[in-house]
Order: sequence, then C-alpha cells, then structure tokens
Amino acid sequence: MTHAIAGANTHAVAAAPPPPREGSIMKVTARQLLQDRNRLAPNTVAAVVDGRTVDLHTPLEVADGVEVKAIPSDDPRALPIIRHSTAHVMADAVQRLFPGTKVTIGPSIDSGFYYDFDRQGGRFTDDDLGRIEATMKEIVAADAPFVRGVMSRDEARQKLDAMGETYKLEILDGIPAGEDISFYQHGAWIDLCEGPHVPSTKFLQGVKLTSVAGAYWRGDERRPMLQRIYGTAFPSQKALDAHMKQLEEARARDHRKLGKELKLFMFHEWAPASPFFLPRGAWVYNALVAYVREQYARRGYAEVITPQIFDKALWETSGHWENYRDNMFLALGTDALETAREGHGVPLSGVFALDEKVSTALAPVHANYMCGCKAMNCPSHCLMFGAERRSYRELPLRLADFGRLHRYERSGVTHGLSRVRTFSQDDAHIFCTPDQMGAEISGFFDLLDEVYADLGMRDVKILLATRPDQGYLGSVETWERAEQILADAVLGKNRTFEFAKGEGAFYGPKLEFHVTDAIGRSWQLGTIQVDFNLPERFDLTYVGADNTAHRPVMLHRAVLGSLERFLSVYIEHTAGWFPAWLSPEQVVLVTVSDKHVAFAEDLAARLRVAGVRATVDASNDKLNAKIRSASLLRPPYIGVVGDKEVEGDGTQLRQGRTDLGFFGFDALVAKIRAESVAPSRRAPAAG
RNA sequence: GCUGGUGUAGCUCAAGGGUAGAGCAUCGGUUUUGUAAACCGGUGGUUGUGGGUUCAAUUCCCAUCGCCAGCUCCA
Repeated sequence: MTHAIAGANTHAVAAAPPPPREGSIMKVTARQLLQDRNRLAPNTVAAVVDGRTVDLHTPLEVADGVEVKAIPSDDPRALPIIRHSTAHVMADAVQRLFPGTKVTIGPSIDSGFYYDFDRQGGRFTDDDLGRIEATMKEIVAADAPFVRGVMSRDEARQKLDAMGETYKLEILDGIPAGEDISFYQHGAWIDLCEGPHVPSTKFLQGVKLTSVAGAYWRGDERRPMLQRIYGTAFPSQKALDAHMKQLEEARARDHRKLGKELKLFMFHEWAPASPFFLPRGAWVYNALVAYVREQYARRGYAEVITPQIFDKALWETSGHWENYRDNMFLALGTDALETAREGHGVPLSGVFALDEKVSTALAPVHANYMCGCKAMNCPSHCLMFGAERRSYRELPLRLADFGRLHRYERSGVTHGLSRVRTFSQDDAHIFCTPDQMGAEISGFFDLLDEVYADLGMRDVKILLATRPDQGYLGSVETWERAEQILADAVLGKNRTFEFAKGEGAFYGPKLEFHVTDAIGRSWQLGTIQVDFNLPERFDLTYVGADNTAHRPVMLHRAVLGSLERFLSVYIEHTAGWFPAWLSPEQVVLVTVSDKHVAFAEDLAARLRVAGVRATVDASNDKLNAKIRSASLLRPPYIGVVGDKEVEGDGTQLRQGRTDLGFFGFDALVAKIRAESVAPSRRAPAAG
C-alpha cells in the first residue's frame, strides 16, 4: 500500500544536506539561490540557472554570482514541469484507487503528459478516468510539497523491490554509474525520478485526463502491453479551457468530417484507405495539379507519364525489393496465380501485400512472374534517363511525374487522406552534375517559397534528415558528402535548419520542409533528397564536355508531397473555405423568389462563359434557407438575386457573413477572374 | 500488425431476446419569399458480413471486414 511505503521511506527522503563549499564552487538548489537574492515569488515554479532550466529541488554545482532567473507558473518553460508533476499526481491517484497497479514511466509530451501502468487484468474505463481525476483534485487541494531525496543504488533497489515496482527496478538498472539516484515524493507517494518537479501540488491547476490507450513497455511490441492514460495540464483552469477550445477547433476542422460534409471525397470498405474523389474534391485536386504544372512550365521541368506495374527486376535494381518490399503491392498475372494455387492451395487475390503465408506460396513463381505496383516514380525516371545517350548539355534534366503510387500501409496506420494506400505526388527528379546541385537546390527553395506563400502556409521550418542507423544504401562517405551539400544549400539561402538524426530515406539524406497551419499546427510538406545511389544502381551516365562518361546526381523533390496528404492539411488549414482560385464553385446565386430564377440561370450561364464558376439554387426554399444551405458547402461567394438585381443586371454579393454590396455583371466577372489565379500570378495592383 | 473501442436510414444519433425510431437530407404538395433552417405529407433499414446459441437474434457468443484512438511503422 502506498501509505505503508511512504511510512517506511520517511528517512530515505530527507532534506538535501547543507551545501558543501569548495572554493568558489558551491552545491545549492535553485530555491536557495533565489531566496538569497530575494527573488523567490509565490508563483515561482522553477528557475533558469546558467542558461539551464532546473527545478527548485535539485542541488547544483554553481559558481559564485551565477545568474539565476525565476520561472513563473505561466512561463512556457514551466509547462513541461507542471505536466510531469501532474503525471506523478495521477500515478498517486491510480495507485490509491487501484492497489497493486505498477508504475512505469510518465513523461510530459507536447500535448500534455501520460503515464503507463501495468494493471493486472484490468483496463481503465472512462468512469475510472473520472474517479482518477477527482482523486487528483484532492491531492492538488492538499497542497503537498514535492520533496527530492537521493539514495544509494542498493537502498533504491531494496526500496523498489519492497514496493514491488519491477519496472522501476529495470529503469534503475539503466541509470549510469555515478549519476544521482533521486526520488521525488509528494504527500505519501514516492517515485524514482530525476525530475524536475514543481514546488508543491497546488501548482497543478487546470488538469484534465483525456484518453486511455495501450502502449508497449519501452515501445517494444514484444514486451508487455501497458495501460497508458493521457492527460494534459496547464498552470490555470483558464489556460486549460483555452486548450480545450483549441482541440474543439481542430475537431471542427477534421478533414475527414469536412470531406464528407463538403462532398469532397469518400471511402469504401472494398478499397480500404483509398480515397474516392467526388466531383468537388476532384476539382480542387486537379486545380492544385494545374497550379503546380504552371509552376513547372516556368521553371524548366518536363512532365512524363510512366507505367504502374513493373517486373521485379526493376525493384531489385533500385533496391526497393530489398528495402521496401513489405510496403509494396504485388501484381501477378493469372498464370502465376495458378502456379501458386496449385502448389500450395493458398487462395490469392490479384493484388495483395506480401505476408509470410503468401510469400511461401509464391516462392515457386517469384523468379519469373513477380511484378510490383509502383510505390515511387524514381526508378522509372532512371530508366528514361538511361534510355538515351545523355550529354552534359541536357543537364539539369528535371522530370516531373504525377503518377499514381500504391503503398501497402499497415491497417492501423491509415488515416483519412493523410495516410493512404494510393496517392500521387507533385514529384520530380532532377538529374544534374555535382556542380549544378547547389543551384538546383536553391531554385527549389524559390519554387517552394512561392507555392507556400500562395497557399497561405507560413513559418517554413527546415529539418535535415540524416543517414538511418541501418538499412541504408551506399557508403558512409557518400552520405556525409550529400548531407554536407544539403546543409550548405540551406545556409547559402540564409536559412537555418535543425537535424533530424537518422530520419533520412534509405537511399539518401533529405531536407524536410515543415509549415505551420492556421491553428498553429506543424506539418511536413516538401522535401528534397540527394541521391548518389540510384544513378549508380542504374549505371546512369552522361557525356561531359571532356567527352568521357560521368555519373549524374539525382535530386528527389516534392513541394506539396502527396497531394492527398496535402489536401488533408489544406482542408484543415482553410477549414474548408477554399479561396476562389481553388474552389469548385466560386459564386452560388440564390433567388429571392422563383420570379427571378430565369434571370439567375441566365446570369450564371453568362458568368460561366466569362470563366466564372457559378451555380444557381432555384429551389423554392425561403431566401434565408437558401443562403444557409449554400453556405454549408463553403463557397467563396454567394450572390442574392431579386428584383433590384434583375434591374441592375448583377447580384448582391456576400462573402461568408459579410455583405459586399451590389456587383454588376462586368464588375463581378472582373473581381472573380482576378481571384481565379494564385496570388503570385495576379497582376500587381495599379498605383 | 498489436491493444482497446466501435459499426442501426444518405448524414447526425435513439432504442433493444418477440423482425427498429427521431431530426436533417431526398421525393410530392402548399407557400412566392430580401441575407444562415416556412408548412403539410410520403419514400427510405435483411441493424457491416458470415457462422453459432435460442421457439425466436438486429440485441447474446465466435469469426471476419471497415472505421476510431493509441502503440509500432512512415521508404
């Protein structure tokens, strides 16, 4: 029982010893430093000492006169501390309510915190969450101070053993020799923990448990499944309320919900994770492709069209067979299927992913018959490059491809449009000389900046994803060279980047471009990857000015990435309110009464001839109802047509809930036509 | 793939061992409307699919598929 444990531990968690002084170096806590300077405020959660964020409990070795700043509870740096402490309070509550439950780890995360528990035989229900939350509130109200203590390794082991905390024992064994083995206690509850923590439980206002889910011990699917409880915490109830509102906003923008409501796309269980684009969605999709094509036309790209299904030999050459086979759909002819069926009696459909059973059944046909649906365009482009004798004068050769790709994604990972099994990308491969790489990457930055600006995506953040630990092609030296080129290109554009260690593709390092959407969430969209490997594998060469063969470099790049995934981001970014240049309809005309229908139909027809996408709602609903039902599809403009508008040959225009006033036919055409192209393509305003 | 949840009309949701109901949408009619929901009436379901238990299953059990959350994965 928790209380018995705490009783036994009272001595172990003693106050820290008085600070030893060694010359000008002393060992003191941030609390002492702040007190000495009279800067400890009632709302101080932690401190910044020497540039490091530390809690008030942990003894530090600092020099005399070190700089110390208090962190108040509403400082962003306090948030992870508050959340981590809240995780402790939750674990306390769980062990009070469910004795025998073992604790494991409970970190703070971006959206809050979680704690993983091993609860024998039991799972936590929503009711349990309510009870846990209530108990947590009691613990918070008790205003119990957090106390830090240090034990020897043997003491710690005995203690955890007595508590039956087997997972904590495993964590203890992982703590390197020489490091302090610290425990934190609040009230009667104690936990092996390195901190940091808030001074007392009263700092944990605005606490909310959000969900429960399974999670593997140490993220390893071979190890026990634990019960993870997620929650979030803020310095105040008010801040929590704001956060809950933000979540609600995100739910309201969920592209799966909007996709249905706005009739953009659908799914069917006979093609799992494969979107069907309905006419409105297909319009947006095609408009995006048209926009990118226009960009390509001005930037020297050439678009190609390539096959869907290839002999296994292609994938063996490219390395996908070895590195990516489990994610590929295989396609077989009837004869191969018959061979497999006869040999093994395994029922097969025409297209499927490779699992062990199927793999065994197919063993006899692998050699000759196996084909793969393309999961990437690059190998095709290599074949195209290699099909002719290439001159250095042709480089850089930029081959763009909107080809449809199929990737087998495991059933649990698919998600709306953002993770699907079939999609196409605004994909292109640039074949160039090593000398041209810098200029090509630089040119790509220009393209990227213009596209993101046109789409209203801000705050482009760049990550450099480096060589994975294993399963990569080529030599370490080649990788390092490529990583250097990418880093130099970013710096050459006066931009900064962060490393994403080990996150590179198996064939090369990449830059990832992350943008922030309208409600502050970050998404990876674009990427550019250096690849020395595929040209090697496909033995691609060009004839240089010196009349000898040289190996080209390949750059893989995409601006929007998967168009499907981009649409999911863009729908949520705009909440379904597409700008006129990307909206399936630009103006919906609603009539005041059916006297006006004939005029409205005529006006809409003339608008369409003039290049404006206009429709008419001629139903016999009242005007209010028509405006409402038109609004549900979120068109950029709605135009009201009544007697006055028939008279003036135009419409009373509204945008959302705003009345824009009367627009005659010519003015309306001029306005909407001007907005029918991407912002970067519009004529600059006169004057 | 794993853990848990879930699947009822086109959509959002009720009900429930004795073959299901609302609102909206759709259809028909009345109304002729001035800036976010007029009124009346009708149609619409093998309750995801396949087995099992039972006199009886949509309800209980098993399997399977889809979806949702999380884990793992994301070339």
